[in-house]
Amino acid sequence: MTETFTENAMQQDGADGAEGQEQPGGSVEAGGALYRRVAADLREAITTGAYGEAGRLPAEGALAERYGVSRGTVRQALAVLRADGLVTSRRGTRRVVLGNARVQSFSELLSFTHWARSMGEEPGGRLESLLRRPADAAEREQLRLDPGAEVYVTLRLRTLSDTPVMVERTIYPPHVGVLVAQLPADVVSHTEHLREHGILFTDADHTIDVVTANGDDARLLGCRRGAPLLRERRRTTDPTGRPVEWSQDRYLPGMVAFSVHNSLATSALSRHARADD
Amino acid sequence: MTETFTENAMQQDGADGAEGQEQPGGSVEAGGALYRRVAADLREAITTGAYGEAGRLPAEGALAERYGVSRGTVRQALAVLRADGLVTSRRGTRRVVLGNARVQSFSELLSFTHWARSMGEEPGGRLESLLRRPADAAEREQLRLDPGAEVYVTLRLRTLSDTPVMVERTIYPPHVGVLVAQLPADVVSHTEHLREHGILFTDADHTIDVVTANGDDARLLGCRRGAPLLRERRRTTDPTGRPVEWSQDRYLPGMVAFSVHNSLATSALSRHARADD
DNA sequence: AAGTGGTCTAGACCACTTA
DNA sequence: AAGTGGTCTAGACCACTTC
Repeated sequence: MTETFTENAMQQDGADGAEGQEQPGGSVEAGGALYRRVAADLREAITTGAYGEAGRLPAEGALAERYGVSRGTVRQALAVLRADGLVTSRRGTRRVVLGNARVQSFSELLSFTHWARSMGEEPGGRLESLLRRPADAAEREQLRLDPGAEVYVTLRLRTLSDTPVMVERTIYPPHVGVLVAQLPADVVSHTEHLREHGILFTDADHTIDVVTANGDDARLLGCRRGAPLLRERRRTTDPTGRPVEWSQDRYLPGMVAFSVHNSLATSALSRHARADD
Repeated sequence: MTETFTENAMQQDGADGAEGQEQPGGSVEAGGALYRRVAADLREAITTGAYGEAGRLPAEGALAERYGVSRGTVRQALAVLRADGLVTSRRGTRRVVLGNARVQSFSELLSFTHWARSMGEEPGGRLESLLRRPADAAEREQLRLDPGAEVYVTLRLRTLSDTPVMVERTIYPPHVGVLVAQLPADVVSHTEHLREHGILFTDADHTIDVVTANGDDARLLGCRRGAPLLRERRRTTDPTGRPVEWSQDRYLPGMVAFSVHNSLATSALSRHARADD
């Protein structure tokens, strides 16, 4: 194994038709693109320890020959692994295995339900309130709405195996909100339901800090008012760049942690002063 | 402007010699590489609003012609901006401006001193303790040390304009620790000093969660014992993949927030259950 | 001196969006 | 049907690391 692809011929790739919608980068690791299949194969080899703890990868040229692809395609595959923090890359020497990546797809990150299930936990949720009201200035800016536009506001409690974990407040723009408002109250995953209705999530900006529980938080999570909570705020946009949600999740301490990989080449993380509210 | 480069001829790039060490991706945005200069120019144009709030960028081919480079180079430049969350990218339509990126270099993120100065604040620090002792199992694994190896442990208070902000506990492997131990106690930036001694930081894994202040934290930060703190743990490696520090920063609430951009194409962020200690 | 990754080019075809 | 970004190829030269 890892000498060639486990199940694919790779040379001929004409017949690619019967694949459903196949979100690129979605749940299935082995995307249709050649470089994604190479990346998936290399990831498998690395995480199973085929190159050792801090071992060196074969040269790009050698990998190109092994997989029967051009060097450019190999480099595209390796760029994926580098961004995930799996391997280093520097001029002059072969790539070195950095660590065993935390594989977590974009959709797992946005959907509490999807994330919970990927861990083998049973996700639950209860819609506490849903209302429609005029957007304030901050909401109009975040969701890029015109003055006078309305937003849909939801408050939901999220549980893992019936244990309260997080309170989620989400602001939806009208075109998304109307879909949310139609949902039965017992639908577990809003995100997945929206996707079925053509609302796609492709980009998100996250901000993480600490806040204290207000009355609602305390009541729902079963903590004291004023108790510390880990907060993740997130603005998500669709493929056209249009904002589709502005959400604020508040986790009980000790239930979750957020991880980021970062390098000279790719730095998506930043630290800000004075968390504005 | 933005039609061609502001100060560079771009076609001839033979003489590139008198540039110092020039860390790639370091403080200077316009790196020596062609695609970095294109990226810097496009970033400038986007953040100054040349393409509007949610405007569309020119086609890749048009940009290639404008800058006098190949389409591949333009795509390399655009990949940088996409990773920063500045623009979208989907097949079939032109790229769309997503937002005004939070530009923060890798070195600003790792160095409290560098970060503070980039905000115009006056960073301060006080070394509370420095000791050498045998590494425990967790430390050996994180820093990839052999059994019996020793580590250097520092405890430092960090201030902005003399206001306590953060307590930093760092574990250094021997080859870095000996350098830290030689430093005068009043050196402001360990990170910058280490860089001058040939210790380079190129990759980091960050984990963010909430903890409660212990006795030392409370005394140094002036908060109550048990008060919530925002914690960032970080393992940093050098270009060869060797760990150079394992650090744990604890911030007073409200002083900082961490931000990450994320997309279907590039996802460096993940959420974990049960923050292990 | 040899090997390796970083950068750049030129051209090709395809999948998708929009009109 | 036209335009656009996504993917892939083949080849070239360079900067850097290692021996």
